This record gives sequence, C-alpha cells and structure tokens, in this order.
Amino acid sequence: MGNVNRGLLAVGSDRSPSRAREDYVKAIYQLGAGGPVRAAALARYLNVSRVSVSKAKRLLEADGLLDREREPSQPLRLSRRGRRLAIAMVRRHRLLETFFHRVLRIPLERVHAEAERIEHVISDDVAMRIATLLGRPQRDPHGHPIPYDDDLRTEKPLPTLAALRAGDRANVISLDDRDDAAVAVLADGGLLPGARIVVQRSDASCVVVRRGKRVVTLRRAHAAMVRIGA
Amino acid sequence: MGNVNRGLLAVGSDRSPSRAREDYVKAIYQLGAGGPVRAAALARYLNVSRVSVSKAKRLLEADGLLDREREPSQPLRLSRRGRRLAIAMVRRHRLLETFFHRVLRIPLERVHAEAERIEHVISDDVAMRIATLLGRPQRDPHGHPIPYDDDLRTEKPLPTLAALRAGDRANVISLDDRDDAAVAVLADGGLLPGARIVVQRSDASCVVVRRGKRVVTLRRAHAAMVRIGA
DNA sequence: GATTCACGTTACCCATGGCTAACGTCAACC
DNA sequence: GGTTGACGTTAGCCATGGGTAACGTGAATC
Repeated sequence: MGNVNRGLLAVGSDRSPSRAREDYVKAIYQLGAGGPVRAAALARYLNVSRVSVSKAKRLLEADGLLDREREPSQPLRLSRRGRRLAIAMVRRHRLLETFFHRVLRIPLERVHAEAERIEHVISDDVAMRIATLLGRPQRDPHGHPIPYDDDLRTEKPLPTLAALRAGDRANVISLDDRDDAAVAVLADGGLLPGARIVVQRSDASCVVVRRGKRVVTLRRAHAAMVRIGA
Repeated sequence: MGNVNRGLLAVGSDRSPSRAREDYVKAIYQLGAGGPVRAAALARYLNVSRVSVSKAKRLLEADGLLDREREPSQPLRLSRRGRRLAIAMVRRHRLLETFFHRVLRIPLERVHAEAERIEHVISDDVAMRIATLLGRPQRDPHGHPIPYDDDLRTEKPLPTLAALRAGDRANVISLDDRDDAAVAVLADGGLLPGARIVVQRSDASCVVVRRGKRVVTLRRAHAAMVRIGA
C-alpha cells in the first residue's frame, strides 16, 4: 500500500530513509565495522535512550536496512542494503569534507559538522561531480579513506598516539573527526595526516610529541584521537 | 520551558526551524512578495491541505516567523524575522544553483531540485564562501537576482513571453525554475537569460520565437515561464 | 545462593506534520 | 432570497521519533 503523505516531508517506508534512520544506519556501520552492534552501545553513541533504539530497530527492519533476527534481544546487524546505504553516506561525508577544506578553505575542525548535515540531502550525482572536481581524492582531510565502491572495508583499527611510549616514532595517519575541539588542537599543533612525529614523554595525563622542531603537548584524550602507522 | 529532546532530530521552538517550516516561510515570501498571503493560495502552492496550513500558521506564529493577527481568518504575514529567514533561503538557493551550474556543470533543469534540499542545511558561512568562490555573482543561472542583504526586494513582476505578439522583440531576463520540464525545453532552445528574441507568431496554443537564425516553437505554458525585458 | 546491574522490551506520553470530515461564514451568482 | 462555492477552523486519525517508568532476563559480583 505504501503511504499517502504527499506533503512537505517524506514519511513512510516507500520513501528514502529519513535523516534519523540514516543516522542510525551510519552509526551501526561505524560502531560495528560491518558486524553486529549492541543496542545499548548504539544508544550511548547516538545520545539516545535504549527505548528509541529498540523502536528504531523494528522500523529499520521494516525498511530492509537491518537483517531480521528471529530471537529478540539480538544485536543489530545491517543488511546488504543497509551496508550500501552506510557506505554511500560515508562516501558523501568524506567528499564533502574534502571539498569544504580544499576548495572553500573551511577550517579543519568545522568541516565535519557541515558535512554531517549535508550528507543526507546531496544526490550521488552531485557527490561524484565533486569527486571529479577534486581529482578523485583517496582520503579526506582527516586522513580517512574515501570508499568509491560499495565493498566492505577491512579497515583494521590502527593504534593511537596514546599507545606510544617515549622514544617511539610514528606517522600520523588520521584524526577522529567527531571531536571538533580535539581536531582544532591537533591541527593547530600541525599533527595532520602525513606528519612524522617522535614521542618525548607519555604519562597518565599528557603525551608530549616532537614534530620537526616543534614540541606539542597533548591531553591524553586528544592523543587518543590520532591514529598512527609505522 | 523550551523542549527536552536531545536526540537525532531537532524538535521544538527553541531550535532552528524545521525543513517544513522553512518551506512555509519561503513559500509565503515568494507568493506574497513580502505582503500577506491567503492560506488557501499557500495550500495550493505547497500541495498541502488548508488544514495543514491552518495548523502551520499557529506554529509559525509561536516561532515568531509570522506576525500575530488578532482577528482569526486573517492572511499570513511574515514577521521581520520570517522575512529575513526567507531571504536567507533564497540567497542560499540561488548561490547553490549558480555553483552547481557553473562549477559542477549540472544541467540547468536539475539545479533547482538539488538546491531545494540543500538550502535548508548549509550554513550561511558556507553560502558566503561559495559566493566568494564564484566572484559574488549577481544572478543565478535562471536569471534571478541573488539577494546579498536582508532588504525587502521591490522585484516588480516582469511580463512573460506569453504576453507578446508577433513582431515584438525582447530580451530574456529570467526563467521560472519551478518547472523542470519547461526549463529543459527552454535551455534546449537557447532561451536563456540574455538571449535576444523576436516573436514570429503567438496563438492560443503556441508561441513561435526566433533567436538569431534559430526558430523555436513553445507551448504557451512554457512561454509563460519566460520573463522578458525591453 | 543472593544481589546487583546492564540490557532489551513494553506501555504510555508528547510534538510535529501530514490527512479527512464537518462546520460556520461570507461573497457571488442565479 | 436561496444556493453555491471558497475559505478558515475544529475535531479527530496516523506515522515518526523523541522521552519515562517499569519489568523480565541473564550475567557478574559478593
């Protein structure tokens, strides 16, 4: 039957997913890296009650975005369609961030919030035209890879700067873009993807790193936002 | 008291207006050119029932976007804040269209629909950075002026191509972008802002115009989408 | 073994933004 | 003057997406 609403807002299951449902799908993908996710963890991640997650679960199953579980209380697992939707949103998000940073020169710590709202409403055509404009970039300005196909990512989680000890050397690979304040501090210290660093000290509260001639002191929480490679 | 919702979707009067409310405000502005608008006309324009308009009216008044009317059954009149919001949306819409057309090379008949969704979620900062990128364009690709300040426009409605008679000459000033099919036909015929044309014939069903060596036959409905100047 | 605690669910409430049915008003038209 | 029609409103329905309160389950902890 579908739905009868013909007004200003899309409502019902025969339309494209609402903003809220897209947020659920994306969060499940990012929390679980493609695998199942506990409802309580999802609720904490999205700052929402467990009840809301429980209800969203049923709606997302009805939309075909989650695999149906026969047992109740089973974790949330994206369907093939759900996974494709999540990856498309990550693609749009990262392309937007790259465009905002490279072309519009928006400060790094602000591109995430801007992209977060727009990723739900731009068409795939616009996203791919932006990709072409930018020369099909492989990584966004935080260092995260841009998924151009719908394949499952095997992004193994890299260690963070918080795991290093004095004397360790590393390359900055990427920054967690969810914490604007952290990104501002890190960008200000020049700890951007590609930077080569040496850890000078690491204690319970702070991590001190040297980058070239510059010494930067980070709160541990901020150091944990920096993914590193050899 | 405001509202308690802290979830994924903004709800309540202390947040920025929802997509639906922004659509109402913009429609009131475009229908009334700043003046009052009848509820029934608004309902027809937005493809919504009169009841929905009646309810929206109360909510928009509570938001401070409409002037409160003491008499019931009075037309809808934007408040100063409502007018500012409407103009900001028109500005964002037209800047987005210009960007899509000039930079991303999206066909003219598709830029309206793309901008229509994004105009609700981009920040004014992004809009102004796009304006700078484009060299602060004065008109969008359909020929409509881009309002950079919040002043009331005195756009007197221009005559359309449908009002001309055989032998008349005119300049195309702008196209109505709400009808994608018409825009596609007009762009295909080269009847874009700036084009100089001569009317060859005009009858009940068709208008035939010459542009340079090219002769274009238009359905009357499409000719009515073309605003002209001397 | 008893207790505690996290988890998922249910029952209910609320605001938004659609809808139809029905009504009173007012103006225009026979 | 009566009828017709457009208009705005009210009452009531529905889906979405939030929220609390409360409950049963199961695992961990004492």
